Amino acid sequence: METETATRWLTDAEQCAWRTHLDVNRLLTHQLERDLQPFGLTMNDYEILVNLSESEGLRMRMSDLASATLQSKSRLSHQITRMENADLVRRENCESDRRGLFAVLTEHGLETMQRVAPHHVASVRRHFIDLLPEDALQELHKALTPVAEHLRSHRGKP
Amino acid sequence: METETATRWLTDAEQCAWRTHLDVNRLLTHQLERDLQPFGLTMNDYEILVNLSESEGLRMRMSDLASATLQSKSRLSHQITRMENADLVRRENCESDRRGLFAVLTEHGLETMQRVAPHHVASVRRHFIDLLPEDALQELHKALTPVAEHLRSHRGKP
DNA sequence: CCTAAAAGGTTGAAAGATGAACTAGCGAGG
DNA sequence: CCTCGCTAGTTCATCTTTCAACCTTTTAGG
Repeated sequence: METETATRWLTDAEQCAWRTHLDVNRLLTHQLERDLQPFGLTMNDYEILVNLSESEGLRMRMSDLASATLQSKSRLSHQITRMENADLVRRENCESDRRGLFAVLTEHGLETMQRVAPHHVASVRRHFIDLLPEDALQELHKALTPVAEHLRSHRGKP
Repeated sequence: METETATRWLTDAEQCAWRTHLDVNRLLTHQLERDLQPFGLTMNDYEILVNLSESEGLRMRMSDLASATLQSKSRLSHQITRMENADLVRRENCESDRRGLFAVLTEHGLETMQRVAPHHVASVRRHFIDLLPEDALQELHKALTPVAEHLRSHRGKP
């Protein structure tokens, strides 16, 4: 009688795939960050701008924004404070729930977003999308969707 | 005559694939980090242990380790200092080049590595590998390899 | 109603990451 | 055999992330 089950190590193929996946992520993140730097934005900033710009009234509740961007409330709070200092965003009270706050895109935030977006998209294409054959992207998406769901359902707090 | 080329925005399909990819990465990283936490290790720690344990003499030059793990020299230096305090690793001088240092796996580092590895592998399987159909993983790998190469060649310092 | 628990956010301190400036050793050209 | 530039690594200051403690408002129960 065994007290522990034998470990199912990764096969060579699995190992390669896994490491490549990890590497692509790190490298890609770095690269996108670099490409955004001349505009004085980080990926975090950008992602928040995108989320707000796609929302009605260019505003979102802090909590919703936190879970949309998969960050902790604390982290988001600091993040928004920084962006507030950069005049990209402003906080506004919520009438219907006096605990709540909205993060609202400022004029300058919107302009920044619109100015930067084309460059960022180009960057995403250059370093990722356009490097994949049309169908590979579809496959990727199909394969990754269940993983995302699994992880989403499975997670405690970010 | 146009002064700027029209932006090639992402199609819906591209957008979905891209966002899923981003999400999987973030969620997956979080999850793996969480699963490693009970053992007092971070993914960074773990990755370094792996690299060292696979090297001859259980040692690597700082620079090589830095580029193997895609970190800056500065970051690695701090990282190794922390791991040194945790007695996972020790620094050792290089005879042939007196500027150089080796990071060397300690006894305790090796034990830790061996004890934790099965759990980490299980975690990677549970949250990623085993969620993908056999061939999807191959596809993923084939698709991502050129991306990794592109990014590697393309990059300045981490 | 009144109270207790939960939800929405913020804050502060400690840990980690980043980038530039710095030290020391190597090595190639004059 | 100098010296000037390069490589290896560390350090310091600054910014970001994390975690736990903390308010305040809302909601649910009795």
